[in-house]
Amino acid sequence: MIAPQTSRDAEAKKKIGFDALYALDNESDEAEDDGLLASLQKVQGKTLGDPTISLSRSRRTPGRPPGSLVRSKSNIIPALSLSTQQHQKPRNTKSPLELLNELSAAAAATSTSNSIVKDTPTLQHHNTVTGVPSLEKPADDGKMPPSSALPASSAIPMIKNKKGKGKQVVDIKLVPEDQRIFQGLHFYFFPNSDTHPGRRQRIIKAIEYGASWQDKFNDTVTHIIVDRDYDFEQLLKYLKLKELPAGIVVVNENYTATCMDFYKLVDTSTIEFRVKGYEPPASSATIAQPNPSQASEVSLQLKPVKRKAVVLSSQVTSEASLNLVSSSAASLSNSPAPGVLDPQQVPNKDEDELDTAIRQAKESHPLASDDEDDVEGHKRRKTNNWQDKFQCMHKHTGKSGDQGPNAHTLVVLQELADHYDQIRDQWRCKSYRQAISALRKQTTKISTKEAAMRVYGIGSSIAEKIEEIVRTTHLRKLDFAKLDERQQILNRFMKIYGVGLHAAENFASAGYKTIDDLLQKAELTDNQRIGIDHYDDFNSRVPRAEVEKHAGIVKKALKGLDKNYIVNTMGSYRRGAQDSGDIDLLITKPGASIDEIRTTVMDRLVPLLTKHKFLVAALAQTSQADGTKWHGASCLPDSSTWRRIDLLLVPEEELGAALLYFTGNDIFNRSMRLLASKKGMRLNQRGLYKDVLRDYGREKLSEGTLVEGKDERKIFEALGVPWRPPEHRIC
DNA sequence: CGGCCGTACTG
DNA sequence: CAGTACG
DNA sequence: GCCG
Repeated sequence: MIAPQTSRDAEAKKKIGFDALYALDNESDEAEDDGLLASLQKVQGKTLGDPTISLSRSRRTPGRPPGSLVRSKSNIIPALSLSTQQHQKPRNTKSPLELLNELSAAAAATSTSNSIVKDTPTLQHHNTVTGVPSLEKPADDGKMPPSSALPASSAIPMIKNKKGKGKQVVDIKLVPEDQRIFQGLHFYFFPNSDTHPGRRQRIIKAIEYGASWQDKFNDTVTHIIVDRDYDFEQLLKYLKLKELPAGIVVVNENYTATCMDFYKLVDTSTIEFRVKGYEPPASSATIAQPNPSQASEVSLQLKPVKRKAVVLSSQVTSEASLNLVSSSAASLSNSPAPGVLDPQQVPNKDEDELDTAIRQAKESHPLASDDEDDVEGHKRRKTNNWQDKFQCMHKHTGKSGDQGPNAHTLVVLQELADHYDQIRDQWRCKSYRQAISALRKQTTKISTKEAAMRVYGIGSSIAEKIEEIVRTTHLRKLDFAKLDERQQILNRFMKIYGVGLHAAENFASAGYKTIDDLLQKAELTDNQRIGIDHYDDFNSRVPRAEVEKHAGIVKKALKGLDKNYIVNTMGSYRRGAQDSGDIDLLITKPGASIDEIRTTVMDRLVPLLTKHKFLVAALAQTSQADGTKWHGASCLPDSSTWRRIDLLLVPEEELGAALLYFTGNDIFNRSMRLLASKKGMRLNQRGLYKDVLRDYGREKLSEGTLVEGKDERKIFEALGVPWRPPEHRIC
């Protein structure tokens, strides 16, 4: 697994190891090509070295209809227009890799570096060139790509939609790196222009998911996406070919959307993607895999896809021309972009985008009751829908309260909730959080007890407090609580990893008052000692960019071991947070058993990263045969701050449930699970089960039978919950 | 008055 | 097993 | 804490 370790001193090793990792990081797509896919090398080199996309205004492109995506003469839209320069450098300097041949294969992956800020959901929609400077590279690669390398206008791929009198501006926003399922693939559309709104959206989405759009048919093309109105014969005729070169995938327009639905490349030989008159080669041969990194074109059978693409397509065609630019792609085939796409659309206050995201969510669930919007009346309307009471039925971004009519009240109540959280009064804490959630949705200011009482989730106690807060802008109870010494101590102790209420009380009862007291006098478990040694580290937030760095290192290392692994960054990161409490990584490999994954991660990945001093502590390692997690701490090179990092190992069959679980937030999860249990089902991180027998208390008597585990959306569906993208799962 | 998520690791 | 942790 |  690890490259031979000599007797070099540890620091040097660490440094070298990280250099290698970062080299790989930057090197991105190319390194893996060593001999593997010679035929594609040229493309990639070209692509990366020739960043060109510019979706320019129509007036600049007389030959094209208004609103066209315009490709410059390089013919290629680079999936990532930034970072071109970085790609060049490491290519010829392989030295670090030799020390870490294990990791070298990791280069297979995608380019992480440049994705770092682009991933950010809050990426401003309308920032054009100004967005660039905010794109920062990981630590040791601080330089921005020389702008000379690319036309300024193309710094950020962008579509200016002239149709709407120039008012509509649609950025191409790359999805987070680990979701770029089309990374390294080169698409040629047929017809290959973006004049058709539906196709235009397909192209945009494909680019956002990492594909490059080839202007002309050439030997770099890996996939030809054929519109439904055309057949294979027409394609060949147009290309003036007798037959296509081997290895090119020919699929119809459903393909890209379905891949996005499943977060991966799906089997291309499925009938669903068949182009009229085209007989795909034997399934195994259909693979064109320039960059198998994350996009293994697994031969997993597609799950039944319910949409009837044929029927819908025509609708779309007409609908798409309505200018719903950013949503038309989603509606295109009745399969909206997957949730992973959405993080980009929410956190910002841009109404259009938010609305779009919401509408997409709704469109995707024609079956789901569409009642989320009318829940917010004060008068508890008699809904005959008992499910409305579950938080998971409602969208929350967690942000709307900042400006709302009850903003101040919410702040104070949140302090109280935090207080109860700190003293581990879970039920009061839960009640306060639910009350906050309910109050946040109110559209008018609630200033009296009576008004507050009418809100579902607010009872007399909290209602009184609301009135007091409004009257006095203060809450005496809170001041009191803040001053209580014992509470202070408990609070202090319980922020130690591994110390809960019980241990904290014991410590306090023993007379210990400070962290230092504990260190010197108390009996501590190993984990608690680590928690104390890194008390400040573990209690500080991890900036989003740093989360990405940690994730990137794990990703590179893992892909070095086996390029088919997929690493997803979860938790609050997936919900779009600008900083996180820890780093949550979901690890899976299409087609692999959990045993294989566990073995790879536990026996190879963790030791490797530990050896390189990236993983610096193990707090909870899976021990059971069916274990699926690793909790510990990681530390970036040239940093001394330890971060909590959690790895969750997931077989593909459980990916949907795992995504759901690991995305959270906790309240949302509990709400979903409670709802499931009320429906005689059971939801956990592995799947949704039905026919669960429970005794009187709800105690589980039987496991139930699996309903769904693989597809996150289908779990929502099965529970009758309207789909919510991650950033709307903040309760 | 009882229920308020379901699971997994540690010691 | 209780305690602590994960979302 | 709130709810049934």
